[in-house]
Amino acid sequence: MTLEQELAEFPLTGRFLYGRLRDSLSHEDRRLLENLPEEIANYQKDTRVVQAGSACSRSTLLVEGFIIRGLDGTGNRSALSVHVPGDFVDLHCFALKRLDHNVDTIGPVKLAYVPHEKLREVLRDRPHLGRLLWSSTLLDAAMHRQWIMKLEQLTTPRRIAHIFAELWRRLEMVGLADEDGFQTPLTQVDLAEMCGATPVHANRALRELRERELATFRKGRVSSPDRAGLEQYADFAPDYLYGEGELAVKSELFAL
Amino acid sequence: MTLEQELAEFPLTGRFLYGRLRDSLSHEDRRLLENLPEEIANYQKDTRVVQAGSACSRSTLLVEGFIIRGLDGTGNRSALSVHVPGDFVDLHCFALKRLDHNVDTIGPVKLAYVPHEKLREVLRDRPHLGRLLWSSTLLDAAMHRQWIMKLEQLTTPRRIAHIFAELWRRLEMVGLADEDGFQTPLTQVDLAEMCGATPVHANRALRELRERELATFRKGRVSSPDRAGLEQYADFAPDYLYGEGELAVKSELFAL
DNA sequence: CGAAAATTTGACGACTCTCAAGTCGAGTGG
DNA sequence: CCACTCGACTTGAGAGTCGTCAAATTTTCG
Repeated sequence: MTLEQELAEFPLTGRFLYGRLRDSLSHEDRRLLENLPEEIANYQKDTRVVQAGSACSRSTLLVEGFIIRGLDGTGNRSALSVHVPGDFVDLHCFALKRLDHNVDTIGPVKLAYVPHEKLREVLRDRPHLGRLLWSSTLLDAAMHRQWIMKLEQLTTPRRIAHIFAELWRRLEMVGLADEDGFQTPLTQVDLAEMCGATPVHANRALRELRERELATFRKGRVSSPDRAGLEQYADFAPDYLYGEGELAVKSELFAL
Repeated sequence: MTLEQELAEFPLTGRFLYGRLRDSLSHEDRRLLENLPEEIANYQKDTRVVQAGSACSRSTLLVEGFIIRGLDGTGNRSALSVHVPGDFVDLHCFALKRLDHNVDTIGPVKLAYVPHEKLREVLRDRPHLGRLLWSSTLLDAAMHRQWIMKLEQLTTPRRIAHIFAELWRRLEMVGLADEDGFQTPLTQVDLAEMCGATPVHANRALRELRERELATFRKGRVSSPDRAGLEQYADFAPDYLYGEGELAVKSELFAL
């Protein structure tokens, strides 16, 4: 099914793993998934949706907008991951009593809350769908690992290039990118928090990308005249997103 | 059961989640878990056990010794995580066709290989044990997130202090630490790779820790005269290890 | 328009890297 | 036993990356 068809029938969950493992879901499972949310919520930008350490009895599916998972330090926030529509933001808190980080919006956001009670039913009655949920948390961990590598090996301009390259690909998979870039409510401060850098330095890094003609960042939009160059500069290899390359996701797990 | 009793009965898997979720396992499940490995293997130090990108049909349980998951960069390696006895090192490759990183030994190691075929049986027949396995991959992700925060916020001396503090706690949970420190085959080069720093700088960072009288690193042994001071210096809060504090693991998931 | 937020730039100091050299310890062969 | 070797560790000097502080400019939005 095309993304348009998918979203027409499953407006809340149509982007979940679209372009990846979603293909393995039966129509019945997709229907079931779409009916999991108990509540829809809209938030403005810079709102804390979940507080670190708070107990949680439901998980958050991101329907529209962008979200950052982060931790408050002394003065500055540190960003752990960024999420795009279709991501199951805090699915792991289903298994872990409390969340070890905050969930903050960056821009207007539409969320769907899935009660853990219903997830338990899914695990019990729909093993295939349950395994898909597990896989999505593993994809999250794979992105964490890439982020670690990025922080260990790259300078700030390259880190930002990597963030742009990754977001571009991820948004593309859920139909939210276009030919020469993508829209995002990220600010330079957010980028700095993701890089472990100061806003001042993030700004200079962006200038570097601009001068190299690899990417521009203006008015909530990332544009690049040279996507291949951007990805090469960032040492970006999209395998870890498990899209449809060499590292495609194993069908074995779902062959039960 | 004490750790000694556990290891007497389950020599391969007795440390798996010991001091954490292991309590929730029935004796029968522990028995089953112990019988999962198809093969035991011993390796010398600095051996590549799994190559990034290679297909895998079994997962690796670390029985004795230390392992690093990492990626080869241009010239230098970048370390993503370190593992201690009892860790299911690459359980996630059960669900993802290929591994996105290498698995390298650092010192002599004893491994137990669990074929994915048997894991599929567990998922089918032992949902409780299956969920425990899922949880262990989520704990891994939680450690990744803490590592990201550490890289974004701390200087190299504090990063190393954080590594020491975390390893100390993790080894303690599986009975491999003592009053004033722990043994480890880690070298200064390994520490540097974990910090995203050069070996030279890691060395100076260790001197800093020594001069502050927070920790010493000699002859494969980490010692500290002031554990509380070390943890405070590293801004280390062990909640994310989900040991037995405020963030204890939810029993809900296991209440099916 | 005016206020607030976001972005941009400069100067200086701190942290970290690179290159180079030197020390220490465990094992090896004479 | 001693000289030798190798790997791990240690130290110094200069350069590059990044942070801090301060201020100016631009954009957003009521």
